[in-house]
Amino acid sequence: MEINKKELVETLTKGRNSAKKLQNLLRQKVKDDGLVSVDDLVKEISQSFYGCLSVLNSCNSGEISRVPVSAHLNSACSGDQTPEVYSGNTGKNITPALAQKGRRGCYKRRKTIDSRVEVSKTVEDGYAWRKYGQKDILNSNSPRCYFRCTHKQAHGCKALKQVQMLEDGSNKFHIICFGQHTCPPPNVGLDLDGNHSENDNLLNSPSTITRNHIDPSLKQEDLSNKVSSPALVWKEIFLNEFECFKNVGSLCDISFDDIVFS
DNA sequence: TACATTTGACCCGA
DNA sequence: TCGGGTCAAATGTA
Repeated sequence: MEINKKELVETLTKGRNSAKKLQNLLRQKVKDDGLVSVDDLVKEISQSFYGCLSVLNSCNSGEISRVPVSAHLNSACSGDQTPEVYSGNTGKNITPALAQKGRRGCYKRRKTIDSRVEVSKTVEDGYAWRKYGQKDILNSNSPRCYFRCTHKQAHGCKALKQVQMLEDGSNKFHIICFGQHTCPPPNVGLDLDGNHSENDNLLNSPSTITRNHIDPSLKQEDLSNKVSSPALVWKEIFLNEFECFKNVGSLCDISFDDIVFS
C-alpha cells in the first residue's frame, strides 16, 4: 500500500500542537475570544488523529492493530455517530415486577462497525470511566470489563469502552471504544512540554481506568508501574498512538522524532 | 452522603 | 439455545 507518510506526520504534528494550544487555553482560563475557541481546537485535534487513522484505514493491509470503523474525517467530530444503544421497547410483555422495577438488559446489540479497536499496554486514556459490568467470556481466562463515561449523566456523554486483557502474555489490553465523547476533553493539567502541572487531575481521578479494574490481582504490581508524572502520561499516550501507526508495515521507517513538537 | 464497584438477573441476537 | 451486553440492587469506599 502507498501511504503519504509526510501527510501523516504533518497531521499528527498538527494535532499535537493543537492539543498544546488547547492546554494553554484551558489552563489560563481564557474565554472564547473569537480568535480560536476551545471547541474548534478539540475538533481540530480529533480531526487530526482521525485523519491519520482514516489514511491508514483506507490502505488497510489487514495487519492494522487499530481500526477506526466508520470513522472518516468529516464525521469523526460530529458527535452524532454514537450508536443507538437502548431500544427500550420491544413490544414484548413484561412481568409486573419488572414493570415496577423498570426493564433490565433491554438494548440493541452494538454493531462492531461503530467501534474502534485497539491493543494497548495501558488502559488509561485520560477520560474518567465508570465500570458498569464485567463478564466472563467463553474460552477466555480474562473477564471483559464494561465502562461508560463518568459524565454520562452530567454531559450526556455516550462513550463506552470494553477492556479485556490479552492472553498472549504480552500484558496488553484489547480495548473496544464505542461512540464519541461529548463531555469536556480529558485532563487539561497535562503539561505537553514535560513540566509538572498544577492541576494534575488525571492521575488523581478516582474514575480513571487502571489495571486494577481489569484484574485486581495486579494491584501491587501496578503500584510500581504507575506513571509518575503527567508529562509521562502524555508521552505514554502519544507513544501508544505512534506504536499503532508503526504497526503498519510501510510506516516502520518513521521514527517518533519525525513528529516535530513545537 | 455521594459516588464507584460488584454481581446476579435480564434480554437480545447470532 | 446460549454467549454476551446492560441494568440495577447491594455493597464498598472516601
